[in-house]
Amino acid sequence: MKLTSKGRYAVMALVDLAKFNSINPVSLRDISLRQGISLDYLEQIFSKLRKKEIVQSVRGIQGGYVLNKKAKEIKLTNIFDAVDEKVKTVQCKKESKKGCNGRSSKCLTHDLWDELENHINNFFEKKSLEDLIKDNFERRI
Amino acid sequence: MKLTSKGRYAVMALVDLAKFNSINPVSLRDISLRQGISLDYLEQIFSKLRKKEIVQSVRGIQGGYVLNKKAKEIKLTNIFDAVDEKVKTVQCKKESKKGCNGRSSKCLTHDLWDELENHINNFFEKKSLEDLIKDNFERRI
DNA sequence: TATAAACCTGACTAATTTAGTCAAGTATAT
DNA sequence: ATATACTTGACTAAATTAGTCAGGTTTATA
Repeated sequence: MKLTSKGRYAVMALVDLAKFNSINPVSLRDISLRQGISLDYLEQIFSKLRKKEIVQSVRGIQGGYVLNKKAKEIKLTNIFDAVDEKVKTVQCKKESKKGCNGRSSKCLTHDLWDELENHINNFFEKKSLEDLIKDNFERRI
Repeated sequence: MKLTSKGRYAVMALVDLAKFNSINPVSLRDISLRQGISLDYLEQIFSKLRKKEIVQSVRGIQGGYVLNKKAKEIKLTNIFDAVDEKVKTVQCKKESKKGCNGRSSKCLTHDLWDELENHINNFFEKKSLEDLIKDNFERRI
């Protein structure tokens, strides 16, 4: 089980954005330089974040991105959802429902994966961008 | 983030094994048939489980595998560890330690991934094979 | 109004990982 | 003896990931 770097980058970039979020939008070029993430890759990521209304774009010179909600209202779960980073534990859900009704011997562990998914998603739902910035700030004191 | 099928199969196979664990060892052939997992693949998996002393092998006719500990003492974390299924969240640990000392701007989210790993591993450490069998049994009542 | 900064999009690709298969054994109960 | 079942290592096809690349469009400002 691993987290993909698309998800990690999305979170890193948003923390960076939130930190530098003032009146002016933050350009991807700046985030790219500060975080060491390829500009082209960031563009892919922010395209998805924009579609999910997590950020807003400002075009033209001096343009960039701004948060579209308060940092407190942006949860990890929203970010991961936007970039298609999701917890996949069990196959049988999509496949033949006949094979897996929760009682078949094929799914001895079905409930376990459900429980695991819930456990992880619970973590993502509680954690907001604001929490991350706060943690980051407190560590520096 | 996804769980690989090697990890899933390992857990499924061990639940199966634990259920049919009597005086006689359980052959991989039987598990293969009951759980629909390729025999060759199961062999790879059980080779690893044996090396970590989770199961014991019995060779020859009427051979197979038996649990090497009580189901209560086998935690998910042991199983996943044996088959190299692990939670990987952040890269910077292995790489240049210079780049990531917890204060560099590259690791704005370092603590987050640590926290996530702990959260998930905590789940794995609590859950034993016995829990899984019990859940499975109770659901059938 | 020319221009450069910065967003926007889709197609492409190399590297890695996964999920097995295959082949050639060895050990042992009957 | 021999069939059953464990044991090991090498190999491979498919999928996924982590980007790159090329070609746009928009707009502030000089």
